[in-house]
Amino acid sequence: MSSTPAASELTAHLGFWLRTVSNHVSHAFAGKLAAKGVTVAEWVMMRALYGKDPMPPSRLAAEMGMTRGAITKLADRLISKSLIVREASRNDGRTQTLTLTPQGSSLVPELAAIADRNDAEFFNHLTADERETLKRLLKRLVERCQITTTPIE
Amino acid sequence: MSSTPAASELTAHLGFWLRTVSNHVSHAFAGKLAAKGVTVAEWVMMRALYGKDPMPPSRLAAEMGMTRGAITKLADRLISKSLIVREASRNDGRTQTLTLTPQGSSLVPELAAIADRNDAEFFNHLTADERETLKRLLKRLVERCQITTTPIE
DNA sequence: CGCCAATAGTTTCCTAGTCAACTATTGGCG
DNA sequence: CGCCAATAGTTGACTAGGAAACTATTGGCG
Repeated sequence: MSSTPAASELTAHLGFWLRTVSNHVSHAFAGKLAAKGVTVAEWVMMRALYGKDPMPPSRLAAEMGMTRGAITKLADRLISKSLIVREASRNDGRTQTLTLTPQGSSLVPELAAIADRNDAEFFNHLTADERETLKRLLKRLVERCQITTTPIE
Repeated sequence: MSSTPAASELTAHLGFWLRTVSNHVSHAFAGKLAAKGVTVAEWVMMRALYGKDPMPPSRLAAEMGMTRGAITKLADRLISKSLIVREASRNDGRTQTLTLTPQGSSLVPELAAIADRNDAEFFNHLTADERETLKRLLKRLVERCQITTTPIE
């Protein structure tokens, strides 16, 4: 009779619900960004560079929670779209810096507006209070779990 | 002076915090599952099959929110690990069914225990009330946004 | 001064998805 | 009955990222 011993269901876990909603929101966001020919990771990198001094790839890797290898390829893609430029550092032959082109820079506010709209589309289904609560709980988890990196996927 | 017009920050969006926490939790879960030689997607498929009648791949594709192509490959992997079997349907030459092997079936409760522990590891940083609130808000979003699919990534 | 460890970035191989084209079977309708 | 659209599954080309090996430069210390 014990052919199927108890095993908690997928829906028993908060992680499941988090992933469900997160994937859905991110996927919708990706779709909207695609209209501008940009991926989520590209948006994150561009936003990280926006209004800042030229930045070495290694720093972006740390901030974005990606490997340096991934950053190399991501930067290659943005360069091929003329949205950023890669320059050798003057003082250190190992180091390079990435900077938004004027074109890239002018795209960032457009992308930010898309992000705003996407967020509203989903989270306006909650009241302002509920949104505040949700943000507070998530931020608390980030603190308590020492989550430091910007999420990409 | 207007070299950098306003653009909302990444952290302004609830979607950002959701993704941050979700990725972190899922990544940690993936690491724990790896000790059993299983990925998150494999766990989801195995849990979906557990204690159920043999199921066609197309049904799993719908439930798991993946393409049929991905299900084919995912099933191939589980078959090569002898955790599930693929059988032709008797009545319909197009259809097949997937079923857990005894070996796969006995693994599911172990994996479920890992999922329980992973969830506790992160969400026990919140009080029981807060966890309840978080789950309620996430479920509400799932309803309101007509999110239907099981998340994978 | 010269060597060696550390640092920065790139590259290669691998994994795991998507999308779209393809094959095979079926069921229904003229 | 026979054909054709719909359905089920597979496959191949492509994408994006991780891990680890690799190259190049640097800085420090004997």
